[in-house]
Amino acid sequence: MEAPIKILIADDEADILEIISFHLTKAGFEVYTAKDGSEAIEKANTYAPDCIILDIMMPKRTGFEVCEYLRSNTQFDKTLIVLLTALNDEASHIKGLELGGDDFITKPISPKVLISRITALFRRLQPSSGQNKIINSNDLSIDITQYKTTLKGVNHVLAKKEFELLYLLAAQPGRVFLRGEILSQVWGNDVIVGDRTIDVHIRKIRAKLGIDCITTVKGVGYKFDY
Amino acid sequence: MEAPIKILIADDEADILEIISFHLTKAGFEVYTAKDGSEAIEKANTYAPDCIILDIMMPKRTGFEVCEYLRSNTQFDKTLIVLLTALNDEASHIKGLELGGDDFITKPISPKVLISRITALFRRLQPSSGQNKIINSNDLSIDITQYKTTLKGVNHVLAKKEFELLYLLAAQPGRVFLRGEILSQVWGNDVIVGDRTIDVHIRKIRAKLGIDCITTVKGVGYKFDY
DNA sequence: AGGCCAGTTAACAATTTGATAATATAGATA
DNA sequence: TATCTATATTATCAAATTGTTAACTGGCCT
Repeated sequence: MEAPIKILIADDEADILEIISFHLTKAGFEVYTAKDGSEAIEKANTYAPDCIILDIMMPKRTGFEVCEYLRSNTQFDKTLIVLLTALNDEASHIKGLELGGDDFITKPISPKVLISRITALFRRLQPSSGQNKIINSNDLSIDITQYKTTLKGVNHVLAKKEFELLYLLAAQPGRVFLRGEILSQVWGNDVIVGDRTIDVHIRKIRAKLGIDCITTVKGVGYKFDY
Repeated sequence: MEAPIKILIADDEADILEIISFHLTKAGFEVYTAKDGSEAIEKANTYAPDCIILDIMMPKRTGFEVCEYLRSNTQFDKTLIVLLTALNDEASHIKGLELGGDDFITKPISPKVLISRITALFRRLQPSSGQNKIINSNDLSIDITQYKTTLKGVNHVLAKKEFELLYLLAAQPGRVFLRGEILSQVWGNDVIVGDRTIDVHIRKIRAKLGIDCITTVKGVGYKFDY
């Protein structure tokens, strides 16, 4: 299963916040809200959402300002920005897109259409037309390009061998890997190590993650199951 | 010089075709036109445009049909599809996006806004989201045009190699760079330097910036994390 | 020549990792 | 239950890897 997509909505009208929030949650997104521009920036930094919906007219900082801030910050390069506004004038529309917005939508907007548009944007954003280097399973994510393991958003540092072992198993959830397979994949064919070595590494993974995502198949091997 | 971006516009109203065509050409796009759905498909195959603007109500084949055809054909995977229509009903809107459209715009549309939206879509499509001359992350900014590094507004002078190393890592935050990658990127393939050289430079960066923005991944490499 | 600095290296310290051995435990079987 | 086998656990040590410091080199400037 995929990690849920995180969306931050910033609007000063509580009603709108609630309605959109409700529908996005129902559509399976993980939703955060902010009631003004400053809070939007704060929460963007805290939660690193995949998409940020910004009302333009907001206290503290306008949607334009927030958009500009986000776009000047490299870490939000891949974050989608959707600008929302009640006033549909050409100048704002163009300005919003020029500041780096990905979509500009005028209120009133039907929640269904909003979701539809966001989905369309995400479809384009998915760059990994090639092989996926990231494994996602429930709330566990394993990224080999970053050598990073996250469980429920919390980072867990695994040593190289531990990581490679977990990555191997998790790449094919449910499949049982024989001890011999594990040895040749993780250790290589010319290295000879004792049988207990695998157990010890499995144990360390279990201990570090705090969950039992690896199942022992007695007499056969191990499998990832989570 | 870049090859010009090719756009195909399909609409049965000659006026609209002409107006949009005029403005897109003026904006530097290479423009092709089609007056119905069948012609749109023909010309799409002939010219392989980067973007196709489709009116929905067209003779021969509707915009929906053309969109569906294009999306069933992998050679148009990367082709942007913008749907245009005079009737702004929710169902069509959603249908258009679900069929694989990238944007759905209701007429009347200002040419400027249209161009603005298309540009925004292309911006996302560009595979090289990197190549930024200035990297900004939190309160750290790295400007390669000036070889200048600023932390919380304070300038920190890094030597050339130190700077290039930091820049390389920071250009892709989170990604682990193998020592070999670092060597070939910063030192080049024909230069041979000892392993400790990298460490020493990393150390100097850490010392000068006073923050640990570079994380060691033992046995693998280093990554920028801040 | 002398001083300075970036870049590199060598030597050693500190740290982390991985493998093993010894022991405990669980599960299956008779 | 007793026994056997496979795995789990723990502690320990060796090996691998990185951090740190200081010294050396060569270019550049005065």
